[in-house]
Amino acid sequence: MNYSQYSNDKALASNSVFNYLKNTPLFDNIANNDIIDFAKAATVKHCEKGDIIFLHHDEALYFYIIKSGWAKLFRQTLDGSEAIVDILNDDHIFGITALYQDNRYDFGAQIICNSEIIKIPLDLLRQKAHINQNLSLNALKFTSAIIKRKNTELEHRDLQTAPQRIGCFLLKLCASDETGPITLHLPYSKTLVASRLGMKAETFSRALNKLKDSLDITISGSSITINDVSILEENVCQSCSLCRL
Amino acid sequence: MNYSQYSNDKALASNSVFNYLKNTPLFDNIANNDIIDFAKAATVKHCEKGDIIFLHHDEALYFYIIKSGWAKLFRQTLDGSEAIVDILNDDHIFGITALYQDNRYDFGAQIICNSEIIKIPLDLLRQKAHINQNLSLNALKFTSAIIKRKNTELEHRDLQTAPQRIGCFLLKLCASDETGPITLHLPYSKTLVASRLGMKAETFSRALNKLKDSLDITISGSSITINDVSILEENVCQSCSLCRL
DNA sequence: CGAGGGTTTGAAGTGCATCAAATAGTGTGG
DNA sequence: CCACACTATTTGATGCACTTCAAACCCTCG
Repeated sequence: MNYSQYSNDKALASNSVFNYLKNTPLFDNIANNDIIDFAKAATVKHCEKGDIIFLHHDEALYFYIIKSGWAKLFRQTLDGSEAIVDILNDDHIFGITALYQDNRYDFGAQIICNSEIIKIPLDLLRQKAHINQNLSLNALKFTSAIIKRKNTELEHRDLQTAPQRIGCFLLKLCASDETGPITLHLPYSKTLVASRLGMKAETFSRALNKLKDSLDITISGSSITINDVSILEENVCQSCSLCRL
Repeated sequence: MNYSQYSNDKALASNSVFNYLKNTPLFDNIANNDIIDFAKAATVKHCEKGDIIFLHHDEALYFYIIKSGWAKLFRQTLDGSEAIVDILNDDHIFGITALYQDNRYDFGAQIICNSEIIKIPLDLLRQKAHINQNLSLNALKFTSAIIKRKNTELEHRDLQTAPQRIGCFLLKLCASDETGPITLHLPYSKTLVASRLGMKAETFSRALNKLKDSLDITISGSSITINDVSILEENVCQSCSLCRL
């Protein structure tokens, strides 16, 4: 029949997105009916490296969830410099806080490798949040966690050296309480890790070598092996108010 | 009427706090009855310079509003360094985000000059926010604004020099679109402004003198006169993604 | 294979921190 | 009101961390 094919496709698509959204913390304790509405309004976009999702100061009409891939949030100044706001991957949400401000994004967003992005109208969130208490509470958890991270980030810029910031970054990549040697991959290019940590690529390269020399670490391309996590921790967490040794 | 003096006192006290809370953005569009409940549960504390309100990692039972005065939010590392998270004055709120995380403060709070602080149980906020949609939306506005500020703060640490950060700080102290010379007072000690901006007191002193020499600024103790705001703006906002010239 | 971006390395410069000491400012008790 | 102690601020000299500029190297991909 004539319209059903389309309608079925849409139902299918919605369904796939529905299942994804259902497991997103933002939709914890949200009724299926509401999630279905979000899924219906959502668009899944396939993006390639370099794609711009939105620019700083753009009118904010959507928020985004990264289904898979990586995105870079950034700001640019008049004199051409760039500051990294964040670098996000699977299951991370961005663009949501604009809703609670002046409906303008306060950073730009760019895809840094092929990714699948879910795009959801902020208007729908506005409507739903007006009715659904849990949605707001989930959003508050989300924003509070960001604030904590930003505070830590700022503290690190103030008190830690470049090698320490790298060390902290590596420690966060370690699964958890492993004790033996851990091998991990840098999640994105060294250049990007550098600017994520607020330093130049050259500084990053040199600082990483310092870690290699003084602590027990092996580097091979983008693979890094931490032979003794506790040595790294002792050196890094000394200058961090969060990681209590 | 027969109920006691005590009850009247309490009613009066509640009333004074009530009027204050009613004008606090967090309680915008909140029914009087709800605000009264907050006023009843609130305690007004007179604090003196140096008083500790809570410490980093403490269990979070209350949030606070500064009725008058100044408070410093800070973190300390094992090796004895301190990072300033924020410095707040009249009408600012702190300690609220702990509610949406693990119920621990993620910084310490200390009073830096004689102040009046309103102390409100987080439990009450939790209960009310569960019922009252607007309360959550107000809280979301609050947290979103903080995130924006933190992002800007981080950007400044990355891209601005010490003199520029001071210049930006001074510009924010300027009322608004005045064009003539503006004289303003530093809101707290130079030492504190320095650490608020992530630099040492010595650096602050020297950087301020640089501003005096190169841009048209006069310094006399804690009074600073900006003779031409636009000169300062041009120099500072070049390296900031927010202030579009 | 060759082009182009990512990464490393070296040399030199800059900005901020550190250490130390002088000066100004503030509050105290006599 | 002054002398004292104490803190905040300034100034100078020096050192270090990171940046900048430049060049080489490496790796990937068309």
